[in-house]
Amino acid sequence: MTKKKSNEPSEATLFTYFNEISIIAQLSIALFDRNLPLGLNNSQFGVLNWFSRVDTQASPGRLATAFQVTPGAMTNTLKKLESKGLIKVAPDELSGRKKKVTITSKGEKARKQAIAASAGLFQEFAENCPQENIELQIEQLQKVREYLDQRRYN
Amino acid sequence: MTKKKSNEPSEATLFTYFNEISIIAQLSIALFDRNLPLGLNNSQFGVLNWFSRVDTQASPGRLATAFQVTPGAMTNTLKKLESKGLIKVAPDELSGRKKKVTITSKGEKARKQAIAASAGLFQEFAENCPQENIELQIEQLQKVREYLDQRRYN
DNA sequence: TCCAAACACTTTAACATTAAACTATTTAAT
DNA sequence: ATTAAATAGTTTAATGTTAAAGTGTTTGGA
Repeated sequence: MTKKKSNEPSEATLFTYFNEISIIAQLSIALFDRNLPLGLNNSQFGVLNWFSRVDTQASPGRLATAFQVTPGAMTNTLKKLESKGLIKVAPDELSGRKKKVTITSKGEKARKQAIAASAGLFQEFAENCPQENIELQIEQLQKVREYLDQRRYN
Repeated sequence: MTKKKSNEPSEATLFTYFNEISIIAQLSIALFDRNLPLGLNNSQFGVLNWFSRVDTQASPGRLATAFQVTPGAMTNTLKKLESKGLIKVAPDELSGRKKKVTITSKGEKARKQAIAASAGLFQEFAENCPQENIELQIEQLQKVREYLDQRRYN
């Protein structure tokens, strides 16, 4: 039995909360996307960056799950990256169903270039829109993200 | 001349910040979208809801600007809504270039139905992912959103 | 008054994404 | 050992989006 707490935020408040988040996401992704070099889009950069944040190799399915897109979407993204020579897609020697995706040195260079290209944006933001307690904000956002993420699998 | 403050958040911190926001946006929109009734999608609901938040009528261009989509995208969204009888699109009597979009009573009913359909989601969130200071969080997010929004026009 | 530019909207082509069908491989129950 | 079910990935059709071209209207300067 769940019991209603008296000071839970109202539906309207939560609607506003998620609405603000969605608009920020849309604007910031658009900005970031426009600054990406080498014809990369946000999805493609995301995959390249994943290899420096999480692991040195992955199956297409693992990446699709990580980015919460359909397997078909990941197939498409990986094809684009492969055709640019930024990743290598090889058969998985342990399973004929899987594939093994790795980043190439060209891909690593592209990733660094992309990050360098957006450095100015972040600096500009830091200077013009100073945030109090950004670390705390991140912690709060992480809780929300983790909740929504685990909720998908219930 | 802008002067670098010592405790500005690092590029990496800001990257994380916007990344968390983007993931939350993606997950929450997907959730909300799936719960919308009447074959409405998020864009279509957004337009219906706009009429209750902002004004009782609008031109397609005003809506496109409000939602930060291209005019072509808004043409498409409005067509869908009109074919469902949820909005009325009429010529603007003051200008032959413009059109006047209004919500119909059927559209108003659909809007309420959509909100009712997602009430459970927000309640569930409130119960299972309690947030400290959500009002403060919203204020902080609004500052970021407003900054990014005005930045587009510089 | 005329007409070039600006404006409001629509259309088109390209592309990213999804859901669902499909192919091929692996697992596991009998 | 067989084989049905599960799994991994790809393909296809439909949809929503963008950028850019196109249509028609209005504005404003010569």
